[in-house]
Amino acid sequence: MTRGRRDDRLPRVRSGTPAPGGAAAPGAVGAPDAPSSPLDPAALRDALLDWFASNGRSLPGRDDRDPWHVLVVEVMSQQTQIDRSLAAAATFCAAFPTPSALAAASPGEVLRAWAGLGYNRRALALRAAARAMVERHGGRVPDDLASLLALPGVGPYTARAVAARAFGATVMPVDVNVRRVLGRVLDDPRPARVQALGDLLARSADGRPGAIADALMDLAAGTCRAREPACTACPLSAWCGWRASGAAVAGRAEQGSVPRGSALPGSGSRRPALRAPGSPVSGPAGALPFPRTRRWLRGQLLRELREAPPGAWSTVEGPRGTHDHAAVRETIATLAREGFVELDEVGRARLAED
DNA sequence: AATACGGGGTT
DNA sequence: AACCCAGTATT
Repeated sequence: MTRGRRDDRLPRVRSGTPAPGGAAAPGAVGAPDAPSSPLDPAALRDALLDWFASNGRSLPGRDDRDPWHVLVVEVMSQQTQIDRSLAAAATFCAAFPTPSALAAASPGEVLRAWAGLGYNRRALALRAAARAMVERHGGRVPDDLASLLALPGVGPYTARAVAARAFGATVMPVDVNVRRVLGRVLDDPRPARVQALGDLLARSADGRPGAIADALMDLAAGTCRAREPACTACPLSAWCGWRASGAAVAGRAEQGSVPRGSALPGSGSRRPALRAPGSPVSGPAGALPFPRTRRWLRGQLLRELREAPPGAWSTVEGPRGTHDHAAVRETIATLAREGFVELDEVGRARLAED
């Protein structure tokens, strides 16, 4: 791994944190450690939706509630910016308007439609999910969490996103944004806590849990940013335990109280690299330059095969960049094993046709 | 708990 | 050039 470094994990913080409902006494004037408002879900929801009405981003396609469209957007948006996902999903769904249409397509066709999005295994997983929906759900996107979770490529986030956005289920899709905002409100990033508050908000959402999710995500994108959050502009500041704790103002203060890698710290959370100044970027213990990684090679080979005429066999001979012939053949074999590629008798390759 | 998995956009 | 991104599956 050389590129995506530092997915911020959420190590346990301290053990004794207040429950959501009891975070603070109403109007706790003399308590600098407590939010100035108790954590009433309905009040928090109203603040969120009011803010969203005038400050939410306008993202074409976001309000589409069609289950298939929602599923495609959510799978694409895994580790991919939402505006790009929405645009790509529109094109993709024009080519594959239903789960059945995608289920009937070859891996190669799907991979070509996926071009530019990265994480290509998501494309194969989505196709596999489409096949499962044809097989088990009459060609429809299932509407319950358990069935959604059973689909390939659908995890805790995506399952809840589809359930909430397409079917109005009162569950919160917790992504990096929701985790940050609600983790700060609670001053506690533990996933179970964040999920519980999220679900509480979803249940108070009066049939539109997706709107709450959108509000939280837009808030995270522009105001409750990872670094230097604009707390003075935040509709939730009255409820925010993290801000009340002083961490937001103190910035890098209390480094010891904030877990390494936590998504919670705001300004001042940047840490200098451990690497000594002047030492090579890729020392013995350092990351490889990206073009030297297997990841890069996979991307190159997949791009070559995607750009070849559909159905045509390609002779794939090394080297590619710093990767020798053996590495190239090994990677092609891996891609074949994983279902991206098929090989003929003489070792030529093409994107899989079935 | 760690690691693999992409590619494009932003700063 | 580093950092970020509506995560998931596998080890």
